[in-house]
Amino acid sequence: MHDSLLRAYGPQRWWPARTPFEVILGAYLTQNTAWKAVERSLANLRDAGALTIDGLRRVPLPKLRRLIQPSGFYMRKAPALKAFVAMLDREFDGSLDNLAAVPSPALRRRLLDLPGVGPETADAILLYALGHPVPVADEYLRRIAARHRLLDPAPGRAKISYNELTALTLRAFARDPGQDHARLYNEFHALTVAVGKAHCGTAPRCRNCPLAADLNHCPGSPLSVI
DNA sequence: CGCCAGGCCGTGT
DNA sequence: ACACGGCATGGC
Repeated sequence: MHDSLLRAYGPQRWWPARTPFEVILGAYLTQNTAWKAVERSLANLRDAGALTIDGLRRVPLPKLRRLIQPSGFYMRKAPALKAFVAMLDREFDGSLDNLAAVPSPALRRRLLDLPGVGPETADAILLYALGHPVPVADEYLRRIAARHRLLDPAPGRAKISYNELTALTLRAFARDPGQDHARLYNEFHALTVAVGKAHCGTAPRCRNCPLAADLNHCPGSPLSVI
């Protein structure tokens, strides 16, 4: 899948951000939110000087809510962002480098303890902001895996779980020993989003190809051969 | 105008 | 451990 998608779409150069801290803000803001809307919030934050650790530390909560309003869920996301900086100050001397120095499993648990951080946000921060070689799964990969029967839901379950998706990704890339797995996971997740946006996405039905709600039959999809 | 977006959380089973 | 509804906005 990685190689087919890379041929089709080329390197994605994720994450679309200038600094690791900006990656983290984007990871929070894009939760169940179109990236287009996130860009507007990030632009607001930049104009307000709140796109840095110190800037976000200083901006009052009510103003932060207003700045990120375009990307929705601001009553949850604004306090969550404040909580991240508070954690960084309290436990890591306000340094992302100190945070990144924590071993992946412990760091992942620490991130999951934060409000507004679930498995995908934690892994996206680990990989794209802190450089840890962990796979990232999302609703796109879940749809692709389900539609292509790469994996079935566990018996009695309706959906493939997040952990099952990352485990599948780990197994697949374990066949490439000696490779830079951080780079591979980076590219692979970006590519799944690219194909998801181009074909059907996470929607129950595909708007791009009315005759098929399935990527298997989505005309022109690089995944049509899988 | 209705559907949906690079999830997460609290509550009920 | 799930399943489910709420969270909010704006693009298409």
